[in-house]
Amino acid sequence: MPELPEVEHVKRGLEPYIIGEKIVAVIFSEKVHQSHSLGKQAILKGMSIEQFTLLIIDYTIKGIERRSKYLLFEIEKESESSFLLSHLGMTGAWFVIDSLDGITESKFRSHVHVIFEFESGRMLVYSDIRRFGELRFLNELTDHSPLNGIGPEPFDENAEERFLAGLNVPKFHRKPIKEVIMNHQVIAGCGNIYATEALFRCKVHPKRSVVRMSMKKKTELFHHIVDVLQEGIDAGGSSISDYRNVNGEAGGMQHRLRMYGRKTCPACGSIVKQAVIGGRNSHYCVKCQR
DNA sequence: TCCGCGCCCCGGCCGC
DNA sequence: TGCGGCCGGGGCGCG
Repeated sequence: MPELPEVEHVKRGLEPYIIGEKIVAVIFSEKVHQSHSLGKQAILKGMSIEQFTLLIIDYTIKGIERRSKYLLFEIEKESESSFLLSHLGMTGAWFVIDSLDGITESKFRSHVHVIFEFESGRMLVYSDIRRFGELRFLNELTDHSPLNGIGPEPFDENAEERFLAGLNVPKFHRKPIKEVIMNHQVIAGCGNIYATEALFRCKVHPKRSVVRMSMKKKTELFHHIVDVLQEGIDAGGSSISDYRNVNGEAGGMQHRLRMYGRKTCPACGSIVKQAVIGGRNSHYCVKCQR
């Protein structure tokens, strides 16, 4: 599942291959066409396939950024710049290849849904097994409200201060800490896996309410979140489920997770407890996390 | 107006 | 080996 480290890795992987490439055509899969003809919007959101297909031609990719779990392709045509927003959902993956045979794993090759053809002959390909991902053309980033409320990026200079201020918002006071740190308004990009790990490392029970945490503990937690996200980036992301980088490779972080998906606690050997917190399946050790 | 809940989108994969 | 049911990020509708 792509969270911040995985999306950051995709961004870094794509960057050297796509900057300066000009889009000459785009092709959507039969499944995307079917979905749109039924009045749904699988993958391509906010406009029709026909509209997008005409609009995107002749745009040149100028850059790529990550914001929380969103990828933002900066594109330009006739000195007018726009954006292509991508969210990987649970199983989205981008590839830059010369032919579809370049996608070596059949489960990704058989779920290719968008192909951008470049003037150079290369292709930028989006594959998404479960089609939970999102692709959206934006004239301005402010046009898309989910982007506007995103909290601090964990590696921003003022992130700690803003994170602590976020926890201080009254509506969060009585909520379980896990639910709050997974809220992108409080901190960007921390999903179920990394929230679980940060709380385990910080020895904090995921159901602990925010008001029952000391300032010291909140600060400590912030640093654990940053550290575990950084470790995820360094390890190339975690390939729980279907994450793959631009070269089709799995990451290594799944082997470094100490609590997510575990049956026993690596610190004390207790049986790991599972519970739904804020609507998400959660793992924790009742002995180590208080 | 805000909140919480259930539902929906999907296909891989688990367990019977 | 076959098949029904579960899982999950995030948006949406409803009460």
